[in-house]
Amino acid sequence: MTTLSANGTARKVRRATMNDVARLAGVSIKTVSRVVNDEAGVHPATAERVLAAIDQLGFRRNLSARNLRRGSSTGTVGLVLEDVGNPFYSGVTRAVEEISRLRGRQVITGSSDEDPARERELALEFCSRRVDGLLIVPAGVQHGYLVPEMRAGTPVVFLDRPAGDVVADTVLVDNVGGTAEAVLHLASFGHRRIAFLGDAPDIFTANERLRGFREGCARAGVGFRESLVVMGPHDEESVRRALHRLRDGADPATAVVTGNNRITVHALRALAGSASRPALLGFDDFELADLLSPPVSVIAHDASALGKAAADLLYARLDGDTAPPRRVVLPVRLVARGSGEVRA
Amino acid sequence: MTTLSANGTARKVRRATMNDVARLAGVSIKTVSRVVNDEAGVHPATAERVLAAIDQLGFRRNLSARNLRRGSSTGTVGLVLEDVGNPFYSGVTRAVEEISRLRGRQVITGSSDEDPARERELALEFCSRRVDGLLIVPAGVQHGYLVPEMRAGTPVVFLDRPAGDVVADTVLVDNVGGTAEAVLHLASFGHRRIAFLGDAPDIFTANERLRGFREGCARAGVGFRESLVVMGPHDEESVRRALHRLRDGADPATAVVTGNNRITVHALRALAGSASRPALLGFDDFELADLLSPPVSVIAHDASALGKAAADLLYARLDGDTAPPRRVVLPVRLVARGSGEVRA
DNA sequence: TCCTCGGTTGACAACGCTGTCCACGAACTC
DNA sequence: GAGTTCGTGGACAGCGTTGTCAACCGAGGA
Repeated sequence: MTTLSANGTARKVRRATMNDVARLAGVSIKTVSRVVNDEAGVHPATAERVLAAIDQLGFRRNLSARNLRRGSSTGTVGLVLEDVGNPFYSGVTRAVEEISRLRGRQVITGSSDEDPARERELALEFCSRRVDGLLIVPAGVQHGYLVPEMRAGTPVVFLDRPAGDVVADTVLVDNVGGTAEAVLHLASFGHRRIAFLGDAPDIFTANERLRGFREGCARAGVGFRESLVVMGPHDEESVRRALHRLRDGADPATAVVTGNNRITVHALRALAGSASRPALLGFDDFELADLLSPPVSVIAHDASALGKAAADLLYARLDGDTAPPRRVVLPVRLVARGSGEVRA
Repeated sequence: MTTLSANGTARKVRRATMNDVARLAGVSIKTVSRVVNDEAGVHPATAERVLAAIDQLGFRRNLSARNLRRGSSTGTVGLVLEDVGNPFYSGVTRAVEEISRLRGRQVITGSSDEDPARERELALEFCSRRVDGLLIVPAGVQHGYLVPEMRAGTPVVFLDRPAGDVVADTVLVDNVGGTAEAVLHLASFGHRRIAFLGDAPDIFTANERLRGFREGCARAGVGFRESLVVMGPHDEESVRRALHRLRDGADPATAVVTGNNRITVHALRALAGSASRPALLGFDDFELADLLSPPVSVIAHDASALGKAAADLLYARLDGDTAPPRRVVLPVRLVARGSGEVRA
């Protein structure tokens, strides 16, 4: 195996174009195009010469130019999410990538970090790149900026949260039903003072889950207590304080529903080593939940199912589906592992 | 807040071009270009008219055409990794995205799934898109296919594993040193029969870690026993079988080093509930390792540090750095949490 | 009055590629 | 032998944008 050096001599060389190849092979540029695109009607000997020239020059066709000329698909889709680094979203990304691969498309991703301005910036940047479609986990609630793009034929699918003010395909999970089920489950073990620890209420999912929590309390005949709801904490310290407050209040909670995987994990850290732990049931599943002690019960939903459903919707649009916008709600399931099955 | 409909009436409309804007605003196309690019020397009143037209038509400039014409950067970098869905790589992705954002570039990702052909396909596809640079977690060991690209001026940085047969910037973690340290650590607690459970040996990191394991055994004065090394298992069942074999053999291991986070997790599942657990020390940190019982000791290294280092190298090249290729080895650190600090 | 000059604007070519259309020679048919 | 077809190859335009260069206008100076 010989070691090839390339970087060492890497003064910037102009890339070979079809023209260069044509000149070297002694044919016209159109013939090169024919060879590169496997078009019929090129004499084998000619094709051979062209291929040799391509190889010698290290030619690789410029897809931008090709797509510009053909006015066709750029073969890319844009994915705007909250944070690629979050395991949940990286699962979504993987699923989108998977489906896109089957459709011969590349995925461009960007993280909005819950910043509506950043979301907009990313989405519009992707549009400037003429992505074939856009998958967005909304950070904001105003999406009017997408209307021109949608009108121009770029399909948009919203994931995990709905758009604020445009009608478009949307894939959600059953936030309300899942949280209500969590409450009913806890109540069935005798809990009457159940707390909810959720994300900031301006985040759609947080709000929906709160709604589900209320609904669950009502259906279980458990009084809904404002004092047992804390919305907003999202770092370890604030979660810890919230839990202390819930435990030490006049009306201490015997069970807690945590509103997403991050909060659940923070809560677990805060409770680690503590003697009297409340029953715990978290929204979102996470790796190793089954190996903790006690194993953590959760409302599980599938990141890759979410990504797949959204990508399927998008590609249906790209295939010409012109039905009215759909709203898909994916089911969740309660996974009882132990932490939520403690008697009050 | 009015609800805007867009999808419903989404028959495919041609996108507005600068020409359309120019016609509507009653100026030449070049003037539109000036406005769009914030060039000086346009009368405010004219600019106003142009902006109005842009707004009315929902015009957004076509970056492909722009880049083609300017022959400049496409504002993208390609990232080929093993699996975006793996939390480790999604951490890398996030870091790359972060740095790229500061440099005004978008990241295109693709998962190779350890398949060299797929890696090559992705990398070359990215080159056809004329990415400004390429970050690759190699799946294979042959990278000659990249030589023409590198010669054409596309910088390439390899992450996590080195390239097979080209000389290029590379960022690695200290696999050998870390694993050796793990062995020394276990030996310091009296262990003499230490096992190694690693990935398939044709994977660079697996092989390096095995090398570190040998080295650690030598330095600790612990005999290296072929029978205590198992390479290759990577699903839960095969890890379980390997552990059983190590425990029930003639020469049962009292301590195990696991070669990566997936294997560690499989091992934890396999050992869960088992009465006599060997001391365990895993390569790669993972979330919640501290909350398990016992908390899992690991050789930790930082996904985002890896991504950042690689991106920094890449952008240095894009800034014109022509120094000989560098090889950066990132340090690892042993995080003692309990599972590795059990006496033999 | 003529000329120059700065501020604005536009005509045109070209980036790398592909679709359209036409030319040319060889091998047919009648 | 003239006309026709087929196989092969090339000339040219144009995708949407920007760089170059020149034209135009009114103001100010000689």
